[in-house]
Amino acid sequence: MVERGGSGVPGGRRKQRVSMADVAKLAGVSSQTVSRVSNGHPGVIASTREQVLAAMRELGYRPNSAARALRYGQFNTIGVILFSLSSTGNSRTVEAIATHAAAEGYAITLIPIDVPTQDNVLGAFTRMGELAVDAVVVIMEVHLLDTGTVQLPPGVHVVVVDSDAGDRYCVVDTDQADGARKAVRHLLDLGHETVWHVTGPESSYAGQRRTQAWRTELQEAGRPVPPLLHGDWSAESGYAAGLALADRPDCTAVFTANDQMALGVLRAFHERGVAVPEDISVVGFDDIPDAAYFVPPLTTVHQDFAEVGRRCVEKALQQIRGAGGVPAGTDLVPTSLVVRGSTGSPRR
Amino acid sequence: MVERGGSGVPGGRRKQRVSMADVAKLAGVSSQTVSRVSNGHPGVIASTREQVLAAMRELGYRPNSAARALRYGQFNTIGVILFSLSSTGNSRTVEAIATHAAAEGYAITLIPIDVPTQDNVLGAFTRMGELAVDAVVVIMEVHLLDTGTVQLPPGVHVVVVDSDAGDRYCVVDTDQADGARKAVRHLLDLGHETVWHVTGPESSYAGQRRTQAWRTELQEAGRPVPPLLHGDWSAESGYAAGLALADRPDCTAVFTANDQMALGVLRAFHERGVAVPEDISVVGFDDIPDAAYFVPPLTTVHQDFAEVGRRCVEKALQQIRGAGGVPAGTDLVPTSLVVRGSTGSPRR
DNA sequence: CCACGCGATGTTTACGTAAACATGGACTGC
DNA sequence: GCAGTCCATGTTTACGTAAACATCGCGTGG
Repeated sequence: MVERGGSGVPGGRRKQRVSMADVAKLAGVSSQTVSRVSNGHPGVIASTREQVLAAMRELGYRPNSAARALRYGQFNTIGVILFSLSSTGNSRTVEAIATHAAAEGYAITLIPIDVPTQDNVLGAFTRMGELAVDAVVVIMEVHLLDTGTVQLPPGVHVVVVDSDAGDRYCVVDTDQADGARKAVRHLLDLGHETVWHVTGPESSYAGQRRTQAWRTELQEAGRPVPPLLHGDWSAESGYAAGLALADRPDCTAVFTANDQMALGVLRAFHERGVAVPEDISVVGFDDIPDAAYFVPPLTTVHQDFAEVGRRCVEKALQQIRGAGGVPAGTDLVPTSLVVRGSTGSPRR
Repeated sequence: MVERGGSGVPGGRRKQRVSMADVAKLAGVSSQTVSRVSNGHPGVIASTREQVLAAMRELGYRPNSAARALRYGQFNTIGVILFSLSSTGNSRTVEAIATHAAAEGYAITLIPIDVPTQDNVLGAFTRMGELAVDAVVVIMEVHLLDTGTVQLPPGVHVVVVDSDAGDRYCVVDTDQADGARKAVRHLLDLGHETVWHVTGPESSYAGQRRTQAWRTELQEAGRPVPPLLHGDWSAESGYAAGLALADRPDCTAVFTANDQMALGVLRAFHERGVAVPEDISVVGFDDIPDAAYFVPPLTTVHQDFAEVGRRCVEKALQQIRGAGGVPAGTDLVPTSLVVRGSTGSPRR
């Protein structure tokens, strides 16, 4: 008796997974019929279908996606390139991308770049080029990419987050400028003469835009523009900035470029005996879940990361499914200001 | 004249990507030679190699990974199934997995499950079964999986995080019990009579083990075991627990099952005028980056998520590369206690 | 009553790659 | 000087799937 799979040894190594041919043999039909059953195509009589399904069950058949991808010319997968999942924004955006992609039958492949050197980015893209991916979402400033000879793989569709490349790529992003303006306006409306600002790292385009909008809003209101305090998104950098600000009697309001830095600022103020919001008001950016439980609860600009992720998937699928026209342009997701306990009118 | 790929129109739609055959034709060699050059095999003379490389460059050739996967029978991809990326632990673990996988030439595919119903989990696994994946890392309690007829796809290697399934699967996890014991011991050593506890959600095995270790440690020390306060990882639930604890004069020390809930507790205490650590000491779990900037800085149990991720990849690759022996068992990553400002001796 | 049509199923082929085998020319050793 | 060898390269084939085309049998209308 010949044992299926050539496994003369019972329970021996079966390196090969079961294929349609195996199922077909067991069910006594052709592999094409198995294919039809597997894909739910019509034109298979009920009894035959049952037979095939039984054979599939018995053998534990699962379609080979590599063969499928080869046959169809696509992978049903979207790649995501990013620096870090550590930041709240990135991980929430990725999660939303994954969720919406899954709903459309797409999986997502993550390509992290630990150190943002040109080489690593290039490497990731080269690798990505060979990757089983129909489209790529890039969560980072693309000027890191196209300074030199680096080219996005020509055949792959691209959506970019956190970038000003709207002229060349399809960009989705939070409306950073609008959010920052709302923060500044809120503080000015409360009666503050001006607003100090703790920035994000210079490498972040999102950070740059928040800073720029902060400056513009102050200038348009005819207010003095205080010197920048440079941060790097971390609570630690916020803490350092907070210590510096606590010593300035002329500071009554601070806008930090994210919530974590706001946390550091709050702690510095607390240590120095600066009361928030009585002495100084603080506004953050992001609205991380914890922000409502800072001491005091943080007034901040809410970002809709889920919506950003959703639109990324939407654009990616448009490009994949659409004939080929690349809809470059920037799609901005609105923000909202969440007023909590860290802001108030200046004591004067 | 027959036009290849119908590319009679310059710049027209080229749905087909360039294949080895295209490169071969342009370079005037066979496709096998192109293959050899592409894979860096020896036995190709320099001049020929140059010619092929030039043709590749000209056509923008990139290997088709689907065909490769089909040929080789593997995908060089590891799947990751999880509920949520929102929790610090998960996203950091995933990041570590992605980084280490990348270093080994593997990409990772993310399968999120938005709502942890049996159906969704089953669906994810069914889908995963068809997915182009050589191994799967499951970041969740597996009892959600194998209660019913749900079976992990037999051909796919599995590593589980956050589970007690060490008898059946290959499990990697933080040594939760040890961490919790360290937290409790630290507080007892400071002179506290006993330690209260705010739990994680009951669905979390990690949470269960922390709670269990907390109870064991108290019992072994012959201390009374206070009633549990139930949380769900969120700062909000910690806040609620904190309000309850603030009213208990017999409470001098709290161990919260994560840092976010500790944040909520701290805020509740601050609101109620309870001084930390003078009136009540607080210890968290995770050591999120922000913990050092809480008010006061949080004493907490540090988890090495990066190491967890690294070991997941290691185990997965062992299974993929190893003949087939499945090394079931639990691999625990040690924790360390980080003492900051939120703990001190009881005032008495 | 036969041809035609249609529905169910089988057969061929192509997707892109790379191992295995084949070829053919140059060089070596005796 | 000729057989043996080895090296560079070409040819064949298989991986698993599914579209396109082929076949076969049965029912029906003219």
